[in-house]
Order: sequence, then structure tokens, then C-alpha cells
Amino acid sequence: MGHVIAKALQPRKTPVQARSLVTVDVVCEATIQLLLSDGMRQLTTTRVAERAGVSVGTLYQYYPNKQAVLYAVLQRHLNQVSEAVEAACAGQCGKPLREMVEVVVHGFVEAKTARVDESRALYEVAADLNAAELVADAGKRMRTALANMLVTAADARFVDLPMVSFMFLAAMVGPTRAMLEGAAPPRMLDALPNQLNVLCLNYLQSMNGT
Amino acid sequence: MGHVIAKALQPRKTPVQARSLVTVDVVCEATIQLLLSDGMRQLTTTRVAERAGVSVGTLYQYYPNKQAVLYAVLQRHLNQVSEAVEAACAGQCGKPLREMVEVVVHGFVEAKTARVDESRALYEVAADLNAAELVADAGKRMRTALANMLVTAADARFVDLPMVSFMFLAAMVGPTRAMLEGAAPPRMLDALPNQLNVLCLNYLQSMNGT
Amino acid sequence: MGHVIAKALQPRKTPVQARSLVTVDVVCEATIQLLLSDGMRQLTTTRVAERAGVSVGTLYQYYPNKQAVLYAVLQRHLNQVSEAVEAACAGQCGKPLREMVEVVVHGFVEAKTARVDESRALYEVAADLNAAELVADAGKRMRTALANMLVTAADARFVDLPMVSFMFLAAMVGPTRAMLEGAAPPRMLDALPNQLNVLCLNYLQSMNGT
Amino acid sequence: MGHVIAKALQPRKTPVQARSLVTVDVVCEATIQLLLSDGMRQLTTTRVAERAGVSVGTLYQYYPNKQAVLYAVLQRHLNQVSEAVEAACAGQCGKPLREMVEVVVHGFVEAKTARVDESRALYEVAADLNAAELVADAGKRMRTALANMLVTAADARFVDLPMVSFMFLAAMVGPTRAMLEGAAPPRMLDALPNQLNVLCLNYLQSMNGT
DNA sequence: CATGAATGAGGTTTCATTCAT
DNA sequence: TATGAATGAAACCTCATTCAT
Repeated sequence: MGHVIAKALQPRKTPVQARSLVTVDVVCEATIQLLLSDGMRQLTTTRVAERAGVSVGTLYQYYPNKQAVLYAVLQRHLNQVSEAVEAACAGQCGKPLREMVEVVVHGFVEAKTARVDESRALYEVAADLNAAELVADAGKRMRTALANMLVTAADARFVDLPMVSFMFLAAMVGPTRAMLEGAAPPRMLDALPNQLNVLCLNYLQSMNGT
Repeated sequence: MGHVIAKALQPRKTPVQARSLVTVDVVCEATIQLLLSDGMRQLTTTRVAERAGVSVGTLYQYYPNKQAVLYAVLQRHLNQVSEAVEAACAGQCGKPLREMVEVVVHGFVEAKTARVDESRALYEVAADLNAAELVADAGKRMRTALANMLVTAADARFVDLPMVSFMFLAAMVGPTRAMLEGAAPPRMLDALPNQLNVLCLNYLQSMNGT
Repeated sequence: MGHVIAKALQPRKTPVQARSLVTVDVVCEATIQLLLSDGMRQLTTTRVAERAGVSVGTLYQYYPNKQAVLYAVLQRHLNQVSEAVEAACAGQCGKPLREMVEVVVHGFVEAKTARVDESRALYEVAADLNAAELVADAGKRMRTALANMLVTAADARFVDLPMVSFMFLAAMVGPTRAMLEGAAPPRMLDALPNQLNVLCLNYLQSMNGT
Repeated sequence: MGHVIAKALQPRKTPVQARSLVTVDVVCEATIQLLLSDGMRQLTTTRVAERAGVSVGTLYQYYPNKQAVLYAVLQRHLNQVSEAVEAACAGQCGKPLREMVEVVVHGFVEAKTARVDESRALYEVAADLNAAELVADAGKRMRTALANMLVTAADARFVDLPMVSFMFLAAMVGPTRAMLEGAAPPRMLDALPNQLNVLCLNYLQSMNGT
């Protein structure tokens, strides 16, 4: 099921030439800009192309359809976040819980808030049904990374690791998303990492089965 | 600002006759069904009317435009959830934290999972820009209820009540949403209340300033 | 041809009861008001009924369709103007040209400017194709009246009476309409009768074949 | 004020390629044809496009909405007439009244009757409210041209030039319009210039203040 | 007779996508 | 390869008219 969709959404040609790479990038950038300024509703391929400084025809040389463009943009973003979490996890093997949480939360929040408006804009895109799979994949990737890290914790052992990883991730995502979507004031955003630390660390310690 | 938007989304006539009431209800129901089966993308006023068993014209007698229909459906849902939380909060004044969390989490999860598919469908709707305000309002309502309850806790005192309420709510919303959107297996859904209890209670105790 | 149309546009029932008469009148009045405030474009039978304080259903008891309403309104107006011209003409038989023109011009302008905005609104209605016939009829009626008067002029004899009547009428109508449609300032409207006197009298004297 | 309206009615893109020019022209032509055969009432963008041999989409690439198409058609026509009058006026500076009237009347009637049916069709369009401004502009343009000419008359001097120009124009427009709208027989149309000569010249001579 | 909810054909407009240049 | 004019299916919404109450 997912494969059929996936195929239809893959970029049309793997850009090898420098020019092509530029085009692909410029289209993604234009999409995000328009998403931010006008929202999904107003996002048309023509406008994306226009903003990107290429013709619609050219856009369609690199993406088979509009969904593919959105798919690419979202994928790029989810990738960055997933990688941030994976990197954080990879570096914390064997450490005590407190350090794990600290570093992972920091990595996640930083990745999500690096471009606040991009994140905000993409929540809209993600709601576009076909992307559910993509979001799910990124979630799975991050939960796996978290689980692989948690299993090595110096000071903890978890009975139901999948559930714990799930809750850990969701506990980070929930408040972060709430702040981004709710346009929280900077004061709250600044406090976010600390709050997530408290939230997640206490949860994990409480779930510690040792 | 919000008022202009609000006006354009208000139902056109408040149905008084029995026949009209049925119509309004039937349209909401049809919208949810279609949202579930085909998603926002495929949701057209014609199809909603068709499924509802009325003509498009009739639909437009009660709602000035498509957005208004979605607005109404979402509002109804958010109302139910907000009321559930408010009710739970109202009943726990003066109780110790443990009981508060237990009851509130239970109320929230029950409201959200009463109609799992409806909740799921509406995340998509909420992403439709104009509803942001509505979601924000529901959030504010629930945070207020939580704050008003927490301030009376028998065994706790909080320094930054707004932040604590925000995190409390977001900590419930995050994992719940993750499960609903990710189509989590029943086994996980069953475990959700317990997990949220652990997550929220430990957070609140840790933030306790007494 | 005209008869078929005519039949479809006739009021449905000749109102004999007092109540009915009121309804018919109130609908005409409402139509004119809406025409003035919002123009043809926005004129719907529902709105007319609403403004008239009756239900759409009732409106359709007296008029077979929307066109018939407009037809009635226009007819009433054209009738008033035609009657004014006919009356003026009838009273001037045997008089010299100067007096004829004076009285006819006065009668015409007065009828047209009695309710300036009504006249203005009805130009729009008249443009609605099926009314062309009605306008033509009124024109014919007035030209006949003018011809019948002119033929008795004490001091003139006309070779081509139809043409002269045609021009006489058109010479009155042209500037009057230009002023009404162009929203001419009162100063110009006040001067209109005098100007038409000059225009028409000189024309007629010049066409005098004696 | 008028600018807002004007903007919404301006053509969308100025056609540069040969293909585009053809399209724009073909749409205007189709509009006039349909106006003539079926009247405003039946004029739909779909039908215009169909008759023009292009798709609706193409039509909307050049005109932002239906009104804009009508606007363009009317503008073109009014332009032609205005230019004819201006040209006639420009050529008669310093001439005696008789010649002025002769040439101007001839120019006006010729422009209006060059395509009798087009003129006829456009009276309907002009009644469509938003065009009022356009008609008013054309009127002002022609009255200005007339005034500028009359002020140079070799044998006349006018006290109230604006009023005289207004009446002069309206005296030409009235009968011409009456004939076109009333579908006057060719015999009358042929006689029109002469009649207008008599009508206007006598009026002007009578208003001569020297 | 009056009401006004319901109807649905039909109008306007958009926009993803193609393809001749 | 890039372009952007053309396409036309399909979306939204209105409103004249009917008919059950």
C-alpha cells in the first residue's frame, strides 16, 4: 500500500547536475516560504514555481505532482529532526538517565525550533493525509533510537521498552507542538527544555524497573 | 480580528423546527463519516450533502460555506473534550494531587477516545488554518480549568501555575494524539491512562514548590 | 411571440381582496427599494419577499416568476410616464407649438423626476431583455399621443409626422436619461425643462412644413 | 473609489505573444456574438469560451472574472465612439456652427451604426452596474471634446458651455439609442443624421449668446 | 391561503497537469 | 531542457421555484 503511494511521490529524476540540485532546493525553499506566508490553502504549483523563479514545467520535471513537492519538503524536515534525535541517542549510550534525557531533549527542541515557522508550517502539510505514513516512519525511527539508547542506561532497566520510548517521545512532542502551534511567547519557549527535562526524566525514573 | 472570521463561519440560521435540527445534525454526522473514510482532501460540500441525504442547497441554508461546516463539527468535538476536562477539574478541588491527576486524565482520555475515529478525523480538520483560533480557545479553557483546580491542591503549591497547567495539558494531549494519529493497537490505548498518570503526576510532584 | 411572453409575465391572480392588493403593492415597493440599494445583480425573490414582509411562497401566489415582478414594476412606472405624456398631449390640442412643447416637456420631466431614484433603478430593469417590448409599447403610446397632438397644432403642419414625433420624444428622453443615469447635480436637473423646451421647440419649428 | 473596481476588472495579463492576442480578440468577438443572439441573461463564461473556441481556463487567464470580459468589450466600443467624436471635433475648430454640427453628428452616427448590433448589444451590458463609471467617463470625454470645439466656433459664443455640451451630446445619443434599441427600420436610420443636424443645430443657434 | 425548508440545475472560478514551441 | 499557454474536471455556491405543513 505504502509502496504505491511512495512511488508516485518520489522525485522524478535524481538530480545529478549542479543546476538540477539548485532547482530542487529552490523549489523546497519556495514551498516553505509560501506555506508560511499564505498557508496550504493557497499553495499552488504555479505559485511555487513562480516564487522559485522557474516555470511550472520545470517544476514538473523534478516532481511528478504537487503532493511530491510537499512530501519532499516534509521529508527533509522530519529527516533533520530524526537525525538530531538519533545523533543525540547515539552519543549517550551507557550514560545515566539524567544525562540521556538532558541531551536528547536538547537535541530535539533545538531541531524543532531551529526554524520555528518552518515547523509550524509543516504541521499543516503533515495533516495532508498521505503524509501520515511519513510522520509514522519518522516516529518509528526516533522511538527505535530512543529504545536503543534507553536499553543501555547505566542506572535503569525498563520492562516495556516500546511503551516507554513511545511515551518519552510523545512527551517531548506534545508540549513542543503545543507551543509552536499556539505561538507561545519566547519566555515559554525558553523554558521548554527545562520543563521537558522534568517531565521526561521523572517519567523514566518512575518507569525504571530495577 | 477573530470576530470577522467567526462571523463568516457562524451557522446561518439557528434551526428551530424539528426538521431543521435533524438536518443540522445529519450534516455534521455525514461530515465526520466522510472525513474518516476519505479525508479532508476529498471532502466536498456536494459529497457531504449527498451522504447526509439532503441537497447541497439545504446544506447551504444552515452553513454559509464549507469551512463553517468543518468549524461546527470541530467546535462540537472540542466542546465535549473541554467540558469533560472542566467537569473533572471542578470535582477535584481540594483533593490531593494524586486524585486530581487520576480523575482528570481519565476524563480527558475517555472524552478523546469515546469516538476514536472522530478524534482522528478532526486532527486533520484542525490543521485547516482558520480553526487554529478554535483550538487555541479550547486549550485556554482547559488550562484555566486545570489551573483553577491545581491552585486548590491539598498537598501542593505551584510557583508558575500557567506553565504547569500548560505542561500538564500538553503532556496529556501529546501521547493521546500520537496514539490516535498513529493508529496505536488497543493494547497501547488501554495502557494510556496509566501511563499518563505516571507522566503527569511525577511532573506535578516535581514542580511542587512547597 | 410577444403574447407567449406576455402571458407568462402576467400577475397570477387579479387581486380583488384588500389584503391581496396590499401584497401586490408591497412587493413592488420592496423590489424598487432593493433595486435602488443593491441593484439588479443582488435582486432575489427571497430578498424581495423578505423586504416586503411576506414569505416567498406568498410572492409566488401573485407572480408566476421573478421576471413578472420586474415586469410589473416597470410597467407601473412606464404607465405613469405614458399617462403623464398622454394627459399633457390631450390638453394641448389646437394650441400653438410653443405651448404644446412647454406643457408636454413639463409633464414628461415631472413624471420622470417625481422619483428620481426609481427611474434610475428601472433603467437597469429595462435592460433585462424581455422588457424591451414593454419599453417599445410605452414609446409607441407616447409617440401616438404626441402625433395626435401635433397634427392639431394651430401654427404648424408636419410632413413626416411619425418621424417628428419620434424625434420629439427621443429629444426629451435622451437628456433626461443622461441626467438621471449620470447623477447630474440638482442645478442641472432644475435647468432641464428649459433646455428641453429650447431643444424641442426649435426642432419642431424647423420641421414645420407650412 | 473607482480604482478598486477598476483593478478587479483589468485584464489579467497583457498578451504579448501572437497566440495570446488572438485569444483576447476571439473572446471579445464571441462575447458580442452571444450578447446579440442570446442577451446578457444567457451569457455565461463557459458559453463565451466555447463560442470563442478556447477553454474556460484560457478565458480566465486573460480576464479575472466575467465582469472583466464585459468591461473590456464595452470599453473597446466606447473608445471607438469617443475617438470618433474627438476626431470630428478636433477637425472643426474655428468653423461655423453648421459645419461643426454636420461633421460631429456624422462622425457620431457613423461610429454608432458601424456595427448596429454591437451597439445594441452593449446597451444591455452598460446597464450592468459596474460599467456606469465607464459610460460616465466616455460621456465626459466626449463632452470635453465638444466643449473645446464649440468654444472656437466662428459664429457663436455660449454662456453655459458645460450645459450646452451636455445637451448637444444627449441630443445625439437620445434618438440614436432610441432607434438602435427600438430596432428602427433602415428608412429611419438613414434619415437619422439629417434629423440630428436639425435638432442640434437649431438648439445650438438658439443658445448662441452673441 | 401563508409559510419557509428543501431542491438541484447551473453559474463562476481555480488549479494540477500537459505539451507545442 | 525550459517555458508558460492551454486545458477541463471539479470545486464552491446561489437562487428561482415548489410543496408539505
